[in-house]
Amino acid sequence: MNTPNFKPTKCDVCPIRHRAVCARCNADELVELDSIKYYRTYEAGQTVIWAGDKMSFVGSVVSGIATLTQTMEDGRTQMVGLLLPSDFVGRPGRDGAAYNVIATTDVVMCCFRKKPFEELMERTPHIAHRLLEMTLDELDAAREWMLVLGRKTAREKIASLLSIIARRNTAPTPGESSDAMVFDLPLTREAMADYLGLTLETVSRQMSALKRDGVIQLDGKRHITVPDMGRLMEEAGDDSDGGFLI
Amino acid sequence: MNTPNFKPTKCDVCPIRHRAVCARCNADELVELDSIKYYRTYEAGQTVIWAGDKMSFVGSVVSGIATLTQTMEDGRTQMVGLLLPSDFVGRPGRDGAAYNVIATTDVVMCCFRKKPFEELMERTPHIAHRLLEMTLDELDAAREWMLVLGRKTAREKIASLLSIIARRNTAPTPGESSDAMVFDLPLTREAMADYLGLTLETVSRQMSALKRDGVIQLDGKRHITVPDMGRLMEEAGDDSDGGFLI
DNA sequence: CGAGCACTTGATCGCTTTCAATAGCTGTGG
DNA sequence: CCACAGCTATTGAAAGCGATCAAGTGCTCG
Repeated sequence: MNTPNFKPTKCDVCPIRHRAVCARCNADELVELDSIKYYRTYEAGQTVIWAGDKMSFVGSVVSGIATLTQTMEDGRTQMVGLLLPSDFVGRPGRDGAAYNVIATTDVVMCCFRKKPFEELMERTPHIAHRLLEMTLDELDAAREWMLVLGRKTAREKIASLLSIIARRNTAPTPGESSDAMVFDLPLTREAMADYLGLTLETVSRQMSALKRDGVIQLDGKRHITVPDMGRLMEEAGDDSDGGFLI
Repeated sequence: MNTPNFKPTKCDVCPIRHRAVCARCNADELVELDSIKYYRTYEAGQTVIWAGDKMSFVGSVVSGIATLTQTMEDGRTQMVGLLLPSDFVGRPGRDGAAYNVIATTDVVMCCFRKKPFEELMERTPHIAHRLLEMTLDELDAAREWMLVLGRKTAREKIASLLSIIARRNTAPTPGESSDAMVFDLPLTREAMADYLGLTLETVSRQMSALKRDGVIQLDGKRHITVPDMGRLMEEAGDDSDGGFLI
């Protein structure tokens, strides 16, 4: 259950200090949060939470990637959230978990026992406001995703996913044109399929097709170079200028 | 722009008083809200808000039904939200509308100018908390919907939509078994298709199939009787016991 | 070296879309 | 009153895309 090489951190040097649910907290509020927080670590592949289980804590992803998935009785599964560092897990005011949370990579979570956190939130508008803001962002992301699931072709779905991941890993290759991007896929083909409502075979085929057509370059299975982000966004069926970023 | 037969209401007799964003407000807070509120009415088919437009107000649906839709350049459209009475429209802290809002039936909205509402929200935790709660509910609904869009067959999609609508119009037929339901579809076949990521022809075919198989009865195009809700939920691929209601 | 896993590729099947025709309803105007 | 336009919905036939079934590749690890 523990990755041996993680060391608990003071909030003021925490990597997600300014993006997580605590982003707006002042020093006093941080002290309070600090007093009820603890860390948990999970190995890649581990289930963090089972849907339906009682949740004793809420928390933030500090490092690593986890997924939120729903499963039907016959095994069909759909990813409904991709949890990156700073994303919040759990719902204040609800006891049972609604979704499975699964660690895709090794994950470190900053956890708060649910009850004390809920009480603290009552007294601390900074936390409630930040949580509202984050929830509204998630809702927007979910709705963007609904368009992908409902109306895009397999090729567009793959291109959409790649461009989402590329935009988050904003690490432009030095020396190359600013619209080129290089990154590592944090998901298996199967996880991509669960994200996009496809089968893993279709994911594989469309990845190959995008490679063949020069939209992406593949180094091994996971290391990806996008020579022209504009081209990728066109393939995704989005405005090449980035849509809502205007 | 105006349906002539609507009369502005005092908050304390408002039909959505206890479900909308004002649900938790006390008398004093209601007075403040009252001072910045005004009503707007829209006719069926009218566009309430265009995606990208500047939003000068936020507000609640008082009566009628509206939809939130996204459209791609080539015209493909996906519904991303179904707005029923008490649902909130607009996002505090953002200027531009992210989605098209279209009145499906005649709609009455209780509007607040955005700036004053945002300021009031800063001072009024009751409003902020209620909005958080509502947003979390919407996020859950969106994620449920993602499973429908990504993994269900056309038949299951239709059954899912019907069971969602049936559950909201909780008006059991007198005299019949409690698991029978009767309701009017508030959506055209095309709107249903946009909701479910299908074509309207497929919607029509699956409606006919569900009728042929006795899962639903159709009276005209829109009036629907579900003799056995359990059967409908099975067709939707959900647990027949109602899933998260346990 | 062989087992296990992630991924790729091929062949075929079937569901949903697409294209097209028709039905039913409402409102308008001769 | 009927004819007709305009709209929503239904139904049919054919096409296409992604799923399914089935090998096969490449890699890591024991």
